[in-house]
Amino acid sequence: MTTSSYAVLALLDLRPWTGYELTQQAQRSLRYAWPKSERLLYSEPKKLVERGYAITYKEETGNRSRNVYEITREGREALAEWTRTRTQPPRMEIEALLRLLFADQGSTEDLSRALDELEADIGEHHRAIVELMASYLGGGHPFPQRTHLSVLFATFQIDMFKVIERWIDFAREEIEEWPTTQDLGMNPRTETLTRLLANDQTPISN
Amino acid sequence: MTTSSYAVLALLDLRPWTGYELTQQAQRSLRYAWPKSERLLYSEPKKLVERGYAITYKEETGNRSRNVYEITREGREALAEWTRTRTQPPRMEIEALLRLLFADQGSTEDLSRALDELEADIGEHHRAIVELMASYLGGGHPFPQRTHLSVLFATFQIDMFKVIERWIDFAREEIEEWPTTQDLGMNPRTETLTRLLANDQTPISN
DNA sequence: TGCCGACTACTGCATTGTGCAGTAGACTAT
DNA sequence: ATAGTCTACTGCACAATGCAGTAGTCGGCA
Repeated sequence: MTTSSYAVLALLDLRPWTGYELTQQAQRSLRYAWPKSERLLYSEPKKLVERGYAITYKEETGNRSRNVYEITREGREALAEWTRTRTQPPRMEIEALLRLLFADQGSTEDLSRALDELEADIGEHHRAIVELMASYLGGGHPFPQRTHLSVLFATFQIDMFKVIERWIDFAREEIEEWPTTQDLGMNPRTETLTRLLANDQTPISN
Repeated sequence: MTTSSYAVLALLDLRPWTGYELTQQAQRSLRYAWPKSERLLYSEPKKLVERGYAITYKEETGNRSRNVYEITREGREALAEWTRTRTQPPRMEIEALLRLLFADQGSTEDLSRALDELEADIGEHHRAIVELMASYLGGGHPFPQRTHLSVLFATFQIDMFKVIERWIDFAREEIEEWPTTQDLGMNPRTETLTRLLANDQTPISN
């Protein structure tokens, strides 16, 4: 049982789902906490059935069948145990930052573009979550009794997106001052910034 | 060639490394931008050699040999092309947030513990990066001419860590108000928060 | 009415990436 | 002399991804 298995099991604890519904729901609701591929989300419920944590049956719609999955008592017990285990440390993959770290191997334009791309990706998610919150105000939550959890989670996301967007602006200002991406090293500007960071402070208003 | 291959290739562009040095250096410097397992970091340089992007030779130290890797001209060309490609969208795995999303399936204590764990993990990284900045002030950067890049990256990390730590405090205050993790739904407190978020505002001072 | 395109509902396969165990030499302190 | 830690990897099982492929459903429109 991986964390991904428990994520699917936790969804099944809400209600029974078909395989397809699970992939869609998991991609929508878990994208920012535990992003997993559609392929995996089709495989996980099968493993849960193997372990006795879920049962499955076919639902026929005309000429076609869908697999429905339902959590079992054993599944609920496993889930309860999981909530008592240590969480895994957070992990962030941000390729744009990798490009920054090796920016001296390209041009300032390459780096600018990487930042633009990061901004675009973050901006998309940012807009989506703000719209989602607006829809919750109109009673649009699929599990209304769980709204408080989604909203607390959304607070995290919006804070995060805002801080990234502000950092991108700051980074762009810095980079504009660079004649090239290379060999700037510990110039006065960087030294001031380093001194600030070494005191656990940040140039971005907070 | 995956992004991880290019990450290793970019390290090789700085100087030749042994396999072991690559794993250590990559885990230290790329941990927050592109975290990869030690195992993979041993495999990648071999693939680079296969493709002609690096050469390898054995270095003998007494009774023992190490594999040294060096970038080739073809490798530098491949790297230059990579900097012109689209970056992959960012991706964050934060299991503590997954626990939050399904917190109604456990107790408030379970949720509190998940937040404590997140705080501990983030705090560790936070302290490490602040100390690293202090060491840079003393000239401790392994590639001094690249200090400006590391410092701009560190700005991102510290901003990020601070925002997460502040969110954890906010979340704890919220959770203290909850009689239970379940069925709070859209209560007045949550509604106020949702309204704020739907206007792209946040309860955390910024 | 027949066809197109989008959506539903998956599966198989190649490849990437992780965790862990195992091997073995070097170095350091007691 | 020996234990413990660090250096320096490799093999293997399994987790996870991306992509291609299959096939039924449904709405619109010409």
